[in-house]
Formats: sequence, structure tokens, C-alpha cells
Amino acid sequence: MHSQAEENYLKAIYSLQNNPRQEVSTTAMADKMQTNASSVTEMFRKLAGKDLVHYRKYRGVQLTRQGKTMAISMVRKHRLWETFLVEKLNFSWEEVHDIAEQLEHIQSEVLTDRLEHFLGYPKYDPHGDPIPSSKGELLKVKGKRLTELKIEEEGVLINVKDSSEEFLKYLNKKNLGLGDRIKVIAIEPFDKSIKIDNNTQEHVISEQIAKNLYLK
Amino acid sequence: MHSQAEENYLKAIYSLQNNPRQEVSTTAMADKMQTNASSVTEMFRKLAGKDLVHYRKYRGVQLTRQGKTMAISMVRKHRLWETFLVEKLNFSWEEVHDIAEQLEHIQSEVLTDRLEHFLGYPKYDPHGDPIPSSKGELLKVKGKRLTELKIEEEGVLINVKDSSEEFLKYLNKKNLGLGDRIKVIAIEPFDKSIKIDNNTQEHVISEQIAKNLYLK
DNA sequence: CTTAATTTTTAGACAAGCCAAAATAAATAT
DNA sequence: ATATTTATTTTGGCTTGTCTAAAAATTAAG
Repeated sequence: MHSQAEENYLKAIYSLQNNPRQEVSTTAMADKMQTNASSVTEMFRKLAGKDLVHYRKYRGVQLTRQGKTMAISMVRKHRLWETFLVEKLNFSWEEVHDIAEQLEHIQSEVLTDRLEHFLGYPKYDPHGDPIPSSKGELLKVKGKRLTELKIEEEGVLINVKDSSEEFLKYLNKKNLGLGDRIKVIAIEPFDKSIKIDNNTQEHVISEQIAKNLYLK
Repeated sequence: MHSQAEENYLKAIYSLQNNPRQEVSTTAMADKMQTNASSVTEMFRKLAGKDLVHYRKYRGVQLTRQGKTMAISMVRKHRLWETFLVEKLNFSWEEVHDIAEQLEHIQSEVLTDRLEHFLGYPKYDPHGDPIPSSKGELLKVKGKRLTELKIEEEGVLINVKDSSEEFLKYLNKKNLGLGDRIKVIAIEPFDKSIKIDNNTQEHVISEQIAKNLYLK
């Protein structure tokens, strides 16, 4: 059995690993987990002892096969619960992250699978992130960043890469949601801010924001 | 904020307290929590420090107003989740206890209230136990024990006082479930075992079992 | 009413996670 | 290539919750 702390570390390592070869550093983890570097070192050791990560002193960790399986299982549970909260309990997309963060630790394979069935085997969560299957298979979201579009190009918003309450509340305020057709009207060369047309409204959004929006 | 351990202790104290005046002893708790008496003493102290129980050395604890509120909130969450698991995810009544034991620790008032709404404000959980309202109000189940019935008397099974997997599997095997009309055919004076008619079948059940069945 | 048995508390230890400060290794700049 | 900065690990300590064994208080028995 694994503790919640271990599960959280695995999920964080997974999200920081851009490719499976890349080693995740102690400081990057400490930053992500809002904790102390020395705590991270200890946990790295512990996870290595359980064969959930490969750990090289002063180099960092990568997930083992086993560790990756666990991490993906956490992601799966998180996204299924988020979907449940939005689809069934009428939460809005900015409210669900913290609650799902707790629910993802519930230990029951059966529960997860039944939940998935109950939800009708959803492919994506409320933020457009793909939901891993019970076998750990994970679709790639093949959208492109809003920042990659040129003037007059358009697309449909299919994924937001930041699930924080602040970011999503910002999008709500601008009336931006998944499925919206967005057209680039103008790009300000100085700060790369983008003027977009959301069918009904026009908004100027910063590059910072635009980077987190994925379109198809 | 309160830890899961604290929440578990409060719930256990609540379930051991037959009336609010009764003090719950260290050993009774240790027995219930499957833990050591010395651990219980320490937790009693801690809970007393947070004003969740009144604690008198060598005498035991009773819940304070605040402690009772928390305990009932745990019961509420537990029973709502059990209802969810059975009604929505098609679990059977003997499978839900352990999972609900985990789910009851999810911290979110809103979640609990939305879940209750989603379930249609159920009055009873899958074992016939009443579900406290968001204000902490709790209906009394006014059934009588099967052991109180005389020969030829009958009633409808409305509540089982043991939610353990073993007990419920036993009932499944005998085809006994909530809502069943049960008639007492005979009572064996020697061991107080009861022969019942379940409309279609006849069974002999021990006094031990019968004590946990409540009829209306 | 005094002794024996039982219950409860205290004392000392341990594991899991965390932190701050000190020591060491690695990376960067001169 | 060496000195300085930065990253990482080590050390020692703290908290929560647990345990065992010993001491103290309460209850039960004679």
C-alpha cells in the first residue's frame, strides 16, 4: 500500500517529466510540491526503495514502469472525479480541482471502473485533458496553442493547460469555455498579446494566458 | 481542521454513546478502534484540548456540542456515499462500507450537499439507517427487533444494525433484504433461534442474527 | 475493609513526513 | 583551472499517531 504523500509525489513527478528519459530535479519537485528540498530528497529515497523511481544522487528521479503505472492511475482517478463533479453534481470547472485532489486517493479499483462506466466512458475531463483508460492508455490531445495561430486563423478551444481556480475564473469572466470558436484578430508585436473574437465578443489576452489555451 | 484519526475517533465515540450523558471508556474505544488503550488515552486528551469531548481521567469521554456536530457530519457523509455507491454505481449493500469509510473524510460541505441533492434527499441509507440532514437532524428508526416478535407475528425488514460484509453476505445467502415481509413461524426456547417465513422460503436464524434485524 | 483483579494513564520508542541549518557536490563565471 | 554560486544531501529536531511495558487508580472479591 502507498501513502497519500507517495501518491502525490508520483503524480507530480509524472507531470514534471516531459519525456520518460528526463530526470526530475529535487528543486523542481520542492517547488511543485510547495515543500522543502530536504523533504523531497527523503521521499525520493523512499520511492526508490519501493522501486517506483530510479534515483541518482544529485541527478534526480525518473519513474519506473511501476511508478508510471501508479501515476497514471492517479491522473485517471483525478480526471474521472472531476468529470463526475461537473457532469453529475453541477460544479463548474474552476471548483473541482481541490475536491478531486482528495477523491483521487480513494483506494478501490472497482470504484474507479464503476465510476467510469457510470459517466459513460468519457474521453476528456472538464478541462479537455484526456482520461487514461483502466489499462493506462492515454490519448494525446492534438490541439495547437493559441500562440501558434496567425492573424485571421481560427479554431475551437478544446483544452486548457491550467486548472487553477484563478485562471479558470479569468476565462469565465471573458466568457471563454471549451468548444468555443476563437479567431485571431490581431497580434501585438510588442508583448505578443492577442486580440481574439469569440463569435460574440472581442478580447485582448496576454501571451501568458494564450499559452494555456489549446485549439483544434 | 481535523485529521482523519480525529474524525474516526469522534464517529466511534458517537456510536458507542447510547445516550449523550453516558461516558465512553478507554477500553471500549480501544476495542472499537482496534487499537491500544494508551493510544486512546492520548487521543482523548487531544480531543479534549480541542473541545470536542469532555474528558475525565479514568472516567471516559462524552462528546461536546461541537464534537457531536462533527460526528453527525461524518455519519451523514458516510451514509450519503453508501447510498451513492448502491443507487448510482450498482454496488451491493455488503460492498460499500469500506469505500464509504474513506469517502467520508473528503472535506467539502458543498460536495456533501450537492451529493445529497443529486441522490434526491434520501432518508435512509442502503442498510436502513437514517441519513442526518445538513443541519444535523436525525430521524429515529422506529422499528422493533425481530427478537421481540411472537409466533405468527410479522413485519417488514427496514433496518439492519450490522453493516459488515460477513453479516450482509449471510443475509444475501438467505435471500433476506430490506423491504422483505417476514413472519415468525416458531421460536426454539432452548437457544432462542427463530424460524421465519420470508414469503417464499423458510429459514432458521440464530438469536444473534435476529437481534440485528429491525422490522416495522 | 483490605487484597486482588481490572482499567487507565504514563513513560519511552518508533515510523512517516516535514522543516531549518550545515555540509557537500555540481554548475557557472572569471 | 580555480573561485564562486547554486543545487542537493545530511543532520538533527519536531509533530502526529502508534505501540509496549510499567505505574497508578479504580473496581470487585473475599
